[in-house]
Amino acid sequence: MKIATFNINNVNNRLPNLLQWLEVEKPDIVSLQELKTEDGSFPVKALADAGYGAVWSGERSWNGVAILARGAEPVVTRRGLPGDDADTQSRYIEAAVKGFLVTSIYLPNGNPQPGPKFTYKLKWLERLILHAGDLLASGAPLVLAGDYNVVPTEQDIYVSKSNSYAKNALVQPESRAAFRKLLDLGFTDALRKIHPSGPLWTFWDYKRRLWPIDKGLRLDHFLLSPAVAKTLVDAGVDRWVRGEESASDHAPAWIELQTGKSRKSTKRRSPK
DNA sequence: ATGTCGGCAAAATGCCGA
Repeated sequence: MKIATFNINNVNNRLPNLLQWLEVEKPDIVSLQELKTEDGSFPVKALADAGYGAVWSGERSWNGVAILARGAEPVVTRRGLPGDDADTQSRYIEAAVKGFLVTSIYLPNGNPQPGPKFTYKLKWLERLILHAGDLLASGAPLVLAGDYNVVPTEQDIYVSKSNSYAKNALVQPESRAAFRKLLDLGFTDALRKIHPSGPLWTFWDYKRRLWPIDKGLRLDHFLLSPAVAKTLVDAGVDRWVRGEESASDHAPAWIELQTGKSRKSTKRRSPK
């Protein structure tokens, strides 16, 4: 069972990139962020033709989240993060799919920092901590996937002398503390579980032309509830996607979970 | 300090968000 999260940065402009990646990597479940399209313009037919059912929450021009499932239709369990009825931005969708409760999270960027956008980000993180706690208490098998817009630790950002990210909302101690608090509820950071140290970039800034020199950040994360974490067998980043023509500034991150089905296939190894 | 991109309103340029 391969589950991926991908900030597509405009699902219609980058539909060819998305379809090519789905065709090559064939993830079973996909969490998408930054659709940048209204509900009516979501490419539901193109995705169905590619073999994927979808649920989504769109928004004009900005934000927007979706969950895709290969050969299945996700069942929406929640749209929008609870805790603020005045928050109308499409940044959260949650669905039951293939035996998991999966999210697509597009956490607020929070820049410029300090300012109202950073305040909104921190409040959003607090709301997420509360809701994630409720989800854990429910006992559901959780895969909290998305673009968290948080660089969890210093090893999750490239080393630079100028330190041009010093004031950025993505690396602030408050952002990191909230992410830590989320993990401390009992979640496993899947990518770091598999790759405990070293670069694991999922984002390379257009601005500083950081892709060609491979200076990136780790912003896209999977938080797994304990029972799901026990089934984690592999994780990685589909870096090749970032090098394509008209690429998003993010690459897809993915996890592989051992299910009954895949256990059988791994047992079918040839003898030594 | 800047960079790149794209969307948007409202004019083909500048502002804003990431």
